[in-house]
This record gives sequence, structure tokens and C-alpha cells, in this order.
Amino acid sequence: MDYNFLDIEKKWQAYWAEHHTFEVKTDPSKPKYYVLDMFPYPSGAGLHVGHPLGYIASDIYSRYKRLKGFNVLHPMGYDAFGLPAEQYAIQTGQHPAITTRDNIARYRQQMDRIGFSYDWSREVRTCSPEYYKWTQWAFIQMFNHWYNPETNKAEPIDTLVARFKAEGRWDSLSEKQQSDLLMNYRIAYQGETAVNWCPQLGTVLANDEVKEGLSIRGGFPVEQKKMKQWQLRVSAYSERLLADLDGLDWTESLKEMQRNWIGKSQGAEIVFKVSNGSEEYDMTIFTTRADTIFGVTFMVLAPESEWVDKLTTAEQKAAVEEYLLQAKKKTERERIAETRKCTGVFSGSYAVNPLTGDKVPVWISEYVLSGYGTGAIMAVPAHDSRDYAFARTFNLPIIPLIEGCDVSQESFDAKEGIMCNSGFLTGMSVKEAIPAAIDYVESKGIGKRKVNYRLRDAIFSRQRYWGEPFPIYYKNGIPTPMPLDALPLELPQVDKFLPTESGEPPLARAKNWTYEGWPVETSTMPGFAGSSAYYLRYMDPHNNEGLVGREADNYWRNVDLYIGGTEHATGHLIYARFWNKFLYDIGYVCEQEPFRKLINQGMIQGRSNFVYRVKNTNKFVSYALKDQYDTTEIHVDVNIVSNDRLDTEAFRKWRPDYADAEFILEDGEYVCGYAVEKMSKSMFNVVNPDLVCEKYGADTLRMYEMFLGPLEQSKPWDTKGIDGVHRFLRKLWRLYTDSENKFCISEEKASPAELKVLHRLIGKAQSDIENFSFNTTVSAAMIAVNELSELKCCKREILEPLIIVLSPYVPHIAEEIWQQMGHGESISFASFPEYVEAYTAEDSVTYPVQFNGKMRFTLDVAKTADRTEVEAAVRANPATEKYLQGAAIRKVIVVPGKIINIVY
RNA sequence: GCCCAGGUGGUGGAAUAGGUAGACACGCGGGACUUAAAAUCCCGUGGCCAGCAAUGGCCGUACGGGUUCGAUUCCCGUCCCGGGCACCA
Repeated sequence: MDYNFLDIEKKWQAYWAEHHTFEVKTDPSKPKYYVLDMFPYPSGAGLHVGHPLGYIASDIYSRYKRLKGFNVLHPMGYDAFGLPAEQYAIQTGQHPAITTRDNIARYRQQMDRIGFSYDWSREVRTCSPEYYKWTQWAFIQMFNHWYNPETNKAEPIDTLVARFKAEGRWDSLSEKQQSDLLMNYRIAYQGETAVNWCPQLGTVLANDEVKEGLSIRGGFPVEQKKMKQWQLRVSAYSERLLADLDGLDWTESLKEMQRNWIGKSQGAEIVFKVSNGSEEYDMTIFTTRADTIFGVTFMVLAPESEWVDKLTTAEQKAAVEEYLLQAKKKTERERIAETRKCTGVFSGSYAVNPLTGDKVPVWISEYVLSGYGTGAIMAVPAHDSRDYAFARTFNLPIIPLIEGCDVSQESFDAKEGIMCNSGFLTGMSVKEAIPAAIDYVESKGIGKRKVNYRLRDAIFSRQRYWGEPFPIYYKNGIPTPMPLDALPLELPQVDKFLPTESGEPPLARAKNWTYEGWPVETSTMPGFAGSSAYYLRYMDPHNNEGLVGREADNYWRNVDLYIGGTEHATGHLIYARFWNKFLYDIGYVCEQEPFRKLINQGMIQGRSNFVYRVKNTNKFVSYALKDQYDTTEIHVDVNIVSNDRLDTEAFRKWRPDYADAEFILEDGEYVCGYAVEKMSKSMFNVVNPDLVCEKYGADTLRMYEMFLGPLEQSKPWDTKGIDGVHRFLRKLWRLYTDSENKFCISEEKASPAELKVLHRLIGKAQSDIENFSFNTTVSAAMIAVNELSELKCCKREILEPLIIVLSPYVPHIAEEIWQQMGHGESISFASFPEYVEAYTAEDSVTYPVQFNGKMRFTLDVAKTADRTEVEAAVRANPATEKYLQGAAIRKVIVVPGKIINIVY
């Protein structure tokens, strides 16, 4: 074998590890660059070829930046707390720490084989006490701070206590009352809230852990339940989280996702007088369409609203209670299934429209959410489709407010047109009427401008074992943080990982789960806790004094390039930004934003293969003939299929049922069908990177994953294309070796033609990598190597820069060649070659010449010629005369360097 | 329903401050070397039509219009696929 990738890769991976090649230190003499991958959850299934896609891209970029003279921080670790290990523990009794440790070992082995340039001395695991000490520390900081809306930042809770004291609202309170009061302000606080409760998992889930009323992990039903939970006051940061998006180098679609998630809307709060017949109240509602107030024909309360009790009249009491009961019984899933089915009940009370004085009924309906605005709305059926549907169902009046709009079939929701039926607003456009209406209610003292956000506080408790324990104990029932020197509060041993018989979380099973005799919090933190500040820990992973030291933070600052999946858009990426901003507020870190540039790598999908079994037989019919039979489509392991041709012998051995399978072939072969699906075990389409490395080598794998297509795009993995890349590497190897596989390199001066090939590649590779267009660089490299091998070039002057340019992509082969060339140091310490136009540039440009847009011939014109000289040259050319056939030229269009078009 | 991204050969994909569409690779067909296989190398490969041939013509970047000497690229409309949000007043 000529190019022995197995030996080469083994050799250099060992060399890098032994020489600590990729370990970095803060070095103020060099510019820093921080490249981060979203760290993985180490699942039991190991890595498939889809997982390393982003890691390969970030590794290439890291290696490139090192060649460009940057001090590159490129770390890796594990997001190691999580449900699968815990579920496994419940089933088997195996401690999640053991499962996790084993899975991590497997991940590490698989990653090492691909030749990543991680600084493993900085590895973090979220489940290790040395790490989660700082997660707990941050939680205590959040507990001890409040958000001051005047200064727009977090401040120590003492400043708030001082205010209360000054206002005389403090000293008279009991300790318990003081604690309850402060809970309303703390950034990390405990509060009663409706949560997604999953009985089967025995825990609370975040919204992004629930899909269509089922848990993402396990697919169990999830119901709404009111519970006292730890929460993080993320909503306080809404405006900053929104505004600071503008300065980030993220894709527009991802920023848009976050903007929608934060959901800023500007409107007004307006006060309506409401009366249940005996008592009158002021009820505040929120609207973005103050202009439509003349069309209010009823009001609606959320079923959970506190107004429901006050406004339900004696006559309606039975009906309302019945309705509330029905609403409560419904699971989230049923509510979703019944979307747009109108339900509701009349409360018996009436509200008075503050502008018209009209009396309108107050209804109660599920379509109004308690968590947004004030949990009560003014309904304008003519101009809101939800109000419209409700009005139609319950036969409530609909008053159109915009000239010429037709509301007989549907509402007119657009914010355009001229107002009518609207008192002093009549005649204005909607755009004028909105501020005019708000100005009016403000001047009358019955309302004010108001901005609302959809972003909710994050629920931070999970009733699980495998997470960070809260460093909180209950002194006389008052939640109290532990002193910092008590951290880390380590996870205790428990006999089982299930909730207790009385429904308490698993930590309640721990013996002596107390602090100074007081009970300790039994819930644990959610998955996003550990992943919210891990990028800071990498900067200074062994610091015992703090999460990150000041010097390290000042040097590394924040992540320059973050690569990971788009599935974290509204979870991790919001929480980490929030967490970072909090640490910034308390003066702990020097940057407001954690991730400057973000790239979302696409998913690599599986390419599944099918065989077609003739029903009730053990015969399998080839793809083209399957329509002649009644068949069942069956997934077949892609590892026994090559180029869609089934290895029939391997198939018989695959499963006992198929041992005596018969085949109906076409042209002597069994052709399989295929489909692009998610890569998963159940579809038998998982391709393991270890096997690819075994067969083709890590360099081939790395390059092929890039060659597959643009990084951001989802694309199917198809192993058959890998041969082309592998062939390229062999060709590259042969540039440097003779027919006996002996290394040979010439010290001769390079020719202009050779230099041209090299310089074109350098130019392309550099601009491509800066644009993260890795796939086209691979193509350019193939072209360059083809041309050089045609030129039989084996000169150092060409081949040395060439191998440096390619080294980020194929580091093992590059190291080997670099060493063979006589260098003592790793190629990682080389510098990226400069593009120098050393070859004699051609002195003429070849123009394609078009006639009325049709390409006819080419013309060489001096490079220095300007537009008029080019035009003169083409007019004088005899071929022009020939194609004109006597017609007169109307216009000659010359695009310098590109094209000439003659219009006649 | 709303928001975002996209639609190019048999396949993955190149090329967009408007300028020879299909780079590069896979697959396929043919050939060379070989006892044979593997490996390697060479030639062809969007469709249709004409020609013994070199070659020439027409059509082609989801569909229909528009702007332009010239549109995969810009504008308007339609259809389709993917992603996100989904009673947020």
C-alpha cells in the first residue's frame, strides 16, 4: 500500500498527545481566537458520522487560525447531566455517574480518532463537583441579586433592602415576610407557577422539552400543574437580550427566532370599569390596537385570571364553575388538539367602555392566556380573528371600524385603512389612530403606553436525581443559601433514583440531606444550568478561586466562533446570553455577549436502504421488479449495501429469519430502494465514523464531510461518494513520493505555471475559509493537485506551501509530509502562505464575444487596454465582419475582464 | 395562520455588485494496463434534433410574467419542500 493512512494517523495522534501540541496558555503577545463547539451530551449510542460535522469545521478553522498566528483556544467537554443516564439508572440500578463516565470514554476515543486539535487539558464535565461548584455559585449570586429597572442591571439585594428600610416597609415585617417580599425581586427566586408536569418522568419539563403535549424524552403525556418552583428572572433581561442581538454575527434567521421568542410588542394598558352588579372595580387590559376601542363588544378573561372570582355573578356561578372544571381537566395535548374550537362562558358581569360609555359583557375563555399581558382583553371581533370566531360562536355583535372592510365572513386584521365609527378617530389612518388613541387615554388618566414581552422566566427546578443540587437549605422554612465555602454541595448517594412514595424528588431519599440540621432543597437544576457558562470555565478550568480568573477572562473575553445545531436557538442560546449578562452586571466578566459569531451546522441525515419482501414468503424482489408483486418495504442495514446493491450473502447472515431468503434479481443483482431519513438505529442507516476511519482514514473522513456540501445545510450521508476524496489524498501523497513510495522532493525553482496553480489555491482557500465555504476549497484543492500532477511538479517551493494550506483539512498526512520534508516541528507551528503573484501574469485577457447575447468567438486583448481600446479591437476584428453579415452595429457592450456583447 | 430559509443533470453540489450554467466529485458507459481481480490511468456523460465525422442548431436553473443587449442571479405573482412559532390581544 502506498498511502498508509492507518499508520500515519496513529503516529501523529500519539505525537500530538505526547507533545501537548494543542495546549494553550494566555499569551498577551499574541492575538487570541476562541473557537467553541457546543459540547455534546454523551449518549450511550456513541457518535455517528453526523455528529462530528461541526467539530470538523471548527477544527479546520482553529488550525487555520493557528497558522495565521492566533493563540487559539479550542476546548471540548461534556454536557453530562441529563435524563437518559437517569432513566437508565432507574431501569438498571446502575449509577448515572458510571454510565456517564463510560459514555464519555467512548466519545473521547471516537473523537481522538478523527484527529481534533482540542486542548484536552481544559476539558470540563458539567457533572463533576469541581465544575458544578460554579453553577451553584452562580445560582447563589442570582439569589442575592435583584434587577433594578432604573439602572437596568442586576444589583445586590441589600440595595433593595435599604430602600425598603428607607420607605419604612421593612422593620415591621417578620423574617418570613421579609423573605417572601424579596422573593418577588431576586433574579433566582422561588414562585408558584403553572408547569409542564410529566407524571411518568416524575419531573417538570421546560417548554422546549415538550412537543405536542408529550415529553421529547420518552414521549410521555405532560400536564399543567401549579407548583412552587425555582425560577430565573430571565424576563427582566428581555429588552437587553433583544437589543444586543443587533451586534451579533449570527444568521438572520436565528436572530429572528430569538426576536420572536422574546416577542416584544408595543401597545397600551387601558382601564375598564367592571361591575358584578354589587361591586365596581378598575380592570386593566393590554392591547396593541388602542385604535379599535370603539369596536369593543365584549371582554374576555383567562380562566386562571384573578378577576374570574370577583366578576362571576350568583346566577352564572354554576355555569362558570362547570367551565373552569372542564378547562382544568384538559391536558395540554387536548387543548392543542382543540385549537380554534371556541369555548367560553359568560361571567354575568359587565364592563364599561371608557370612551363610548357602552356596557359590554365580560366572558371567560381559554383563548385568553393568563401569563401574558394582564390575563384580560378587550375584544374587537371586527379586527381580530380570535375575537371574531368567539363572537360568531356566541352571537356577539361585530362593529366594523375601517372604511370599506367586509367582516361578514372574516375579521379584518390588517393594520391599514381609514377609521370609521370611531368618534374622534374617524377619518384617520390606522397608523395615525393608534398613537392618537393612546395619547387620548393617557391624557384622561385611564391608560398608558406599555411594552410587553412574551419571554417568560425560566423554570429552574427539576424533580430529578441527576443534576446539580441547589445550595439552599430551609432554616425555619425560609430558603437560605449556603455559605460559599460549603460548595460544592455534592450529589448524595440514594438507594433508588425514583421519587419517594410520598412523591418527593429522589434526593429526599438521601440520608442526612441536611445542612446544620436544617433540611436541604431536594430538587435539582435543569440541563441548561451546566451549559450556561461552560465557555467561561474553559478559559480557566483549574481555578479553585472562581469560575474564571480576571486575567484569563480579560484575555479570552468571549467566544469568537461558536458552532452548533439550530435546535438550541431558543433554549441554551437565550439562557447562556442571560447568564453571561448577569455575570457582566455583577462585574464578573468583561463582555456583555458570550458568542460573537455563530454558525449552525446542518444535520447529516441518513440514507436508508430498503428491500422488498413478497408478502407471506421469504422472497425478496429487486427494486425495478417490485411493482409486479405484492410486497412489503423493509429497512435493510446500509452496511451490507454498496451503491444500492445488496450483498445477498451478508443479508442471509444479517438475521436468522433471512437465512434462507431467496432473491428475484435484475441483471444478476439485487437493487435496493432508498430514502433520506433521520440517522437512527431503527432505520439501520447509522454510519459509524470509526469504521470510516478504519477503511479510509480520518483525513478522508474530515475532507469528505466538508465536501458533502455547505456547512449550514442539511444533507444526506452517502458513503459511496467518499472514494473521490480518498483518491485525491492518494494523488496528493504521490506528488511527494516516487513509484517506490520513497519520499522525493526537488529543490529546483518553480516555473510560472506551477506558481500560478499554487497561488490560485492559496487565494481561494483563504477567501473560502473566511466565508466558511469549506466544500469549495476541497474542489479547488482537487483541481490544484490534478494540475500539479500533470505538470509532474515535485518542487519544494510549491509543495511546501501546498501542504500547509491543506493541513487544517488533512492534518495527519500533512504532518507526515512535513516531517519527511525535514521539519522538526509540527506543521501546526508553520504559517499560512502568503499569496504572492510571483508568476509572470499573462499580458492579455481572453474575452468571449457575443452577438445579440449569443457567444460566437473569443478574442485576446491586451490586459492594459481600456474599454474603448477593447471596443476598437473587436470592431477591427475580421470575425466581427463575418458574423455581422453587413448589419450595422447599434451598440458594443464591454464588461472589463468579463465579456464583449455586440448588439446589431 | 404567521415568520425564516430554499427549489440547478441520474446523485451531492459549483457559479449570484447580472456576463460562456452544470466547476469538483459520485454514479453510469467505453477504453488502456493485467492470466484475472484490485488499484491506477484515459475518453464520454443536461435534454432534443441534424451529420460518417469534425461540428452545428434548438430547449434548458420549480412555474407564469416583467426589467435588460444579456437573468440561475433583480422585481411581481403562483406552486412545492424544509425549519421555527403557534390562540401572545
